[in-house]
Amino acid sequence: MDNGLFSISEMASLARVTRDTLIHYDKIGLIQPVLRGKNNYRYYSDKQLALVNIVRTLQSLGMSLKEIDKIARSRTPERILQAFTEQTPEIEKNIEKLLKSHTLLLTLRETIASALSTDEHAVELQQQEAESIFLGPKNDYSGGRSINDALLQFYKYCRKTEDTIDLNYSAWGVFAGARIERGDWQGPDHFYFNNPHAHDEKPAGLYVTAYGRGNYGTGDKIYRRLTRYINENKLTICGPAYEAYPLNEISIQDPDNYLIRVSIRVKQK
Amino acid sequence: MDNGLFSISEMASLARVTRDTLIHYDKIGLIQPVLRGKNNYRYYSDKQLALVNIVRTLQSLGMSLKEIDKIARSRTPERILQAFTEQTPEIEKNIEKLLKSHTLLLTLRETIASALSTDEHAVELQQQEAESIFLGPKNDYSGGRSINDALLQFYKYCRKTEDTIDLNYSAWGVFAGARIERGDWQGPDHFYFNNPHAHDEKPAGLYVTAYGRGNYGTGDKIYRRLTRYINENKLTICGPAYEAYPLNEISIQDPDNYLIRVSIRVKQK
DNA sequence: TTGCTCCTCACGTCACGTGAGGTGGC
DNA sequence: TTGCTCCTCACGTCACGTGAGGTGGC
Repeated sequence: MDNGLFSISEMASLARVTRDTLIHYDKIGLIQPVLRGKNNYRYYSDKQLALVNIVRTLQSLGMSLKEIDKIARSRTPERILQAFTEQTPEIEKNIEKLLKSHTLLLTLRETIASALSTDEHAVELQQQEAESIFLGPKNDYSGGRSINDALLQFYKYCRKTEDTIDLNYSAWGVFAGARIERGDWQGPDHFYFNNPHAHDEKPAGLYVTAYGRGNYGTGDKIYRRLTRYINENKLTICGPAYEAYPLNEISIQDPDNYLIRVSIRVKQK
Repeated sequence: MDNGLFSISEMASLARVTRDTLIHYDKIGLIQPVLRGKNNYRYYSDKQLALVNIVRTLQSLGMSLKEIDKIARSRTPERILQAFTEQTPEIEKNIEKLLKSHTLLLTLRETIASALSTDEHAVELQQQEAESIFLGPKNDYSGGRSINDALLQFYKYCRKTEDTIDLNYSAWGVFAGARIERGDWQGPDHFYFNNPHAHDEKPAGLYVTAYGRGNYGTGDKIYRRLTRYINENKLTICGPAYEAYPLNEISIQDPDNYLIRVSIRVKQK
């Protein structure tokens, strides 16, 4: 329009929102056109374009239209300054969360991709780099407590610290090396998750690794294969065993078909 | 429960969602409890805890429950890998957007805060640092085109490049210095926004600055004050005038009460 | 009995989206 | 008349949230 006003579609296009959105804002009284034409057309001013933009920004920070409306109605520089200041930690939290989801996604992609390209029947002896892991407390099996009990304790432990940690479910349990030598691989000493933001560590070193298929806690065959390999190759266990599930409930439907990977830290005799 | 299953409230607490959310997921068939007790209680497994977590992650990336359900139902490592790979640019775009909203908020806060602490009646002569601005094309007033027409052109120009630029509405127009000397300050030569991500520049240098109150384009008095100050202090205009509105429709309701700030680049004679 | 957790069912809500049917200026 | 943009109104949708009224084990 030549008086500097925009039709609803012009406005929608300039503000990059839909017509319906503008009609909705009009209905709830948040942003009403400065003018209604004699044919009842809505006409918006350039100022309202700026308003639509901050409304959208505040919405993307999680504010409801009702809250935004309240602020907009009584806006003074002081109040806007206060509102914006209050919103700042909010947006920073959101950014944090998204960044963590991002690394989670990348980590899961890597885990699955590398699982898909491994030979599940081989036993590998290789130098591995250190990995950040989130390590649970020492599991308590006293008084007849089951693995399930321990797992629940682990989850509760996670929940406490989870505000800073986004979990990755491919990892599972750690066993002390001495237990593997005894052939005792029921009930891990700790549960753990691998997570680039966590502060514990799976140390760098020489590891033997083998794979198998099955549900959680059914890695017996793999441990036997590994023990045989270790003996045949004159190796000594010199650290814990890490039992992980690179293909688990996240990517596989049949629980008896998860991919199990066990790595035991060793050295040459 | 001792069989390793969680009640709905345990599950909700561990997964940091509400009971209602889990009931909703059950109803739509997305995550149904592995077991219903004889009293019809819902019981969830540890695997479903991991599922709730990725569902939440994918939701936060903008996927609908229907899409997530589709993926979850037919999940194989290959498909999950593909889905995650497809979601990665999505989340990166979201992060970009949030980061821009963040700087927008901070910039607006700074603009308002410094506007609140200025003496509106003073004329200031000071060295200013360079600022990133988003500069519109040369305005076209030929053939009787109005300021409104030019403004609309500017908005359209913004929209074209806006996918990378989040606008900040405190800035407004630029006038060539020669026009100020002629007393011609109607209709800026360019419109502009200040924006830390933009690629144009308001150069560093010596500026005289004065303030006033009024709607867009009503800064006449300020220009007269500035011209008088420049003459009285033996200064020469040696660059453009920047007309900005640090307190505008975003923080002020009455359009005739916006805070206008005009800065003109000068040098000592 | 009290307190606690669980259930279903119907309805509400928030921010729009989707037609269906109609208007008004070139 | 055709095409275009605009309108209202009713209803739908998505992801839950909110009671209301009832169950079942310590």
